[in-house]
Amino acid sequence: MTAVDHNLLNDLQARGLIAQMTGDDQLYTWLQESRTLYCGFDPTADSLHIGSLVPLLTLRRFQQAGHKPLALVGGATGLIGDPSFKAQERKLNTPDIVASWVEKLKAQVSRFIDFDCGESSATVVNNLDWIGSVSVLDFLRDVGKHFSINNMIQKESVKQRIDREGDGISFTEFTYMILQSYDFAELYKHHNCTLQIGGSDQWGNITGGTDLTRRLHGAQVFGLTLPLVTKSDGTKFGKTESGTIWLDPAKTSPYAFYQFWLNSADADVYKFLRYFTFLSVGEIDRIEAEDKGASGRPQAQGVLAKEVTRLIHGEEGLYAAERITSSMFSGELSDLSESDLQQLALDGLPSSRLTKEDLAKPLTSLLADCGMVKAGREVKDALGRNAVLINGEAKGPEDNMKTAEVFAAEKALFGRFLLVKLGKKKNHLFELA
RNA sequence: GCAGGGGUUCCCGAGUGGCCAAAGGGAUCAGACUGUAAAUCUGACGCGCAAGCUUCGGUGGUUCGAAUCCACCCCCCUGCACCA
Repeated sequence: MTAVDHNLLNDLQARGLIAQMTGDDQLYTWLQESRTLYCGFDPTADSLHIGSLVPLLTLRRFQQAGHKPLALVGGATGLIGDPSFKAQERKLNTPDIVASWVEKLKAQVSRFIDFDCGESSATVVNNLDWIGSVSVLDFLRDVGKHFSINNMIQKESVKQRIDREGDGISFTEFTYMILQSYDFAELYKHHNCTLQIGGSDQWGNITGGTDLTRRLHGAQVFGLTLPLVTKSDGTKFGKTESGTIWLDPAKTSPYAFYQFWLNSADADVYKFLRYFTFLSVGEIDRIEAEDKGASGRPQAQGVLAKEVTRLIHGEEGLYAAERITSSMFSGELSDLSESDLQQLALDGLPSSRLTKEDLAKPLTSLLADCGMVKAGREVKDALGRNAVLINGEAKGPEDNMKTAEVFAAEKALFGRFLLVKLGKKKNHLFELA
């Protein structure tokens, strides 16, 4: 059996990963032996995004410390919708869609935890398996009776919805907490699961579960929440203008993923290293100290991008991301071979083929249509500032209507590749058809 | 059902007959400075290369002219009433 790392909670603490926990000291003692814990992920999309990364990685930290993780995919709760700290009632997804998402999340979650490591091997469970078969009357009599509406409406997580002038909260969403509480009680009963972890927005749901388990089974179980990831500038973590950063490489390429982390602000990057990597706290402190002492560009963002990309997309994904990054930001296009250019597109550099019709469009339309920018106006602005480079050559507003000319085969690398750079960070590879 | 309040460009939020593609803030994009950072400053920010075109819940109407006025409709909120 795996040796239990008695220092786990201290490490989590040092990483800033503990927002709240039930039974403070008792949990320390409790975790001196190998325990079973769970964390839930609701299928609200066909992929998880980096918002779920902290709980996911924490599950892994527990497993590495010798505990047994259960990853719960919310096939049932996903049909209801968690109202916690949500401003508005959400629209329901159809059961077949949720079911298909459940399958995707199961596969995704499975990559982070080990299913074959003896006693602490992980298990994936789906709460539809037990909630789906409970009758309404049984549920109301056996579970509902343990919940006091008076207490439920006091929960911070739904308070704003209840007090709200605008949208209120439906009975459906209000019930969510009871379902999640029931999950914990069930997992205790059938898997001897005694700890639930989750984002700090889950506190109300988690304590609901510890209470219910005590009432139904007379057992003490624990809850621990992880901090909400915030950015120093106050904007939402995990979103860029081009959208959410997904874990699915088909939705967010490893290159885009790598770039996301590489662009972390100095004020956030050391915190992110503690949250999102398995580097030791000591190692991270050392990096921080070195960066503080050195002038110029810190090494932290590079380390962060490398570690997290490897964690999510593996060595290959990381290699692809680094390849593209070094080609695109070194500025030396001549270093690239023909096969290099071909590979870049496969590696996830945005790319497209240029047809004759494309060459008839103004640059503004062309670059907007291929997704580089949202509207032609941005291209116009960039052209006016010499911020559009085609194969390294700056283009101006007068070139806007000369698409065929600037994308002429004679100017293309190897007669067919044209690399467009807009601003500092946007690159797109065109291949002449 | 009755009474009252409200629906404005990605978000918040001004605007109550022409000077409105619509203040201000946020977000976002680009430039300068840098380090593919932050802060700051500059520009852009409905669509369009442009001429121009399309917007202020919906549909009609009044008017030379409507986001602004009128009618009807839809949706949301708050009270009150009512019924299973």
